[in-house]
Amino acid sequence: MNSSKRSEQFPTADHDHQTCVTHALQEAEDFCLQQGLRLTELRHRVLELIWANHQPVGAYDLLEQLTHEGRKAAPPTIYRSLDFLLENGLIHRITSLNAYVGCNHPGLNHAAQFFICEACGQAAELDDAKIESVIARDAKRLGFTVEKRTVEVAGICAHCKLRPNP
Amino acid sequence: MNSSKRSEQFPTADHDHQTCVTHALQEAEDFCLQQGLRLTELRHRVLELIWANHQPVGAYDLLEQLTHEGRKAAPPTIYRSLDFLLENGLIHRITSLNAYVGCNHPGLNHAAQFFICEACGQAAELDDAKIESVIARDAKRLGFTVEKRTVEVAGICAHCKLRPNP
DNA sequence: TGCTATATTGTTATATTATAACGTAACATC
DNA sequence: GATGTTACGTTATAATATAACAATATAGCA
Ligand SMILES: [Zn+2]
Ligand SMILES: [Zn+2]
Ligand SMILES: [Zn+2]
Ligand SMILES: [Zn+2]
Repeated sequence: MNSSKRSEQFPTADHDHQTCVTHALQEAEDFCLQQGLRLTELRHRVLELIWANHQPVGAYDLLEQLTHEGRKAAPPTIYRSLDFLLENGLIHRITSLNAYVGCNHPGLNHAAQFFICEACGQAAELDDAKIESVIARDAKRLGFTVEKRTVEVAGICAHCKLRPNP
Repeated sequence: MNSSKRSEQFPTADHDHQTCVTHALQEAEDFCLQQGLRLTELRHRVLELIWANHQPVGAYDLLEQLTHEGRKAAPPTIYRSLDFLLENGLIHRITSLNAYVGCNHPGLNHAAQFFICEACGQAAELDDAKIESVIARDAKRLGFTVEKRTVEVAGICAHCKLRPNP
């Protein structure tokens, strides 16, 4: 399985789920070590849960998963970890879903675009330079300084078009 | 003042605010008459408030403005009107702000992009066909059927770059 | 006109997402 | 080990949005 290729499309139902998670966690550990960031046990576990869900997942869903495994956790517990992971580019927030998803290219300070399937809940992360350049051109015309981009496309993925009820 | 031109950029501080509102309301009334839609007094007033605010405004802000003018209103009051206005393309929802703004091209079923100033709160609505076509191309490559697009760019507008404290 | 179906609004309660405030524990550095 | 800093625990609350049902207004028709 080619992970970097997979990241540019919707995952198939038969792909090796656990390998994705393991790989992402390993990348995060390496990245944090390199950057001198403290990927504490809690942050590590939250990131692992996000990847294990394997699709955008809400903060309170994560919170419930934490408490179900015996950990004392309240909303700030989860939001602090999410903030850390967001700030350091290990996850993305999907604004239109109020949900969080693992980043496929951690470390790079990149602008991502998301294609979100309304049937199966999966999201594909793209990094299309063309979209960026068109936005940059519009911004230039407006005299606008870009800080943050949100590009989220909702619809139906190829797998779900074939399979009416995923 | 050329309204259709204004809509493609950030409004200047000295433009005729009231004319914007009046014009937008007139357009909405015409549109609803044409379409057989009931722009009730409440819906009309909510749309007027949105335009009068002249920048993306939250549901509870609108609710407070309604109650301050003596009307009995609860959250559903405002959300129902917002739903009506959204469904019929008279306003847009800015996902990244949880806020609502008048549409500059009501009637057209168009995909809008928003450039949002983090300093003054103003938002410019664009309808850039290039962005649409790039998204469409990506979608085609993914085999993805697009239902809804969210393109929101946050940053600093040209006016605020000149004037540090608006 | 009055009757009836439908659409709209009122009202109360609650769900969902996120943050404030403050105390405690862990960690790092000296 | 003392001290400053970072992370976490805990309680309360803010901000956004919807569910459910009752009352009212409107539209279309008898
Ligand atoms: Zn990413
Ligand atoms: Zn799908
Ligand atoms: Zn519009
Ligand atoms: Zn501005």
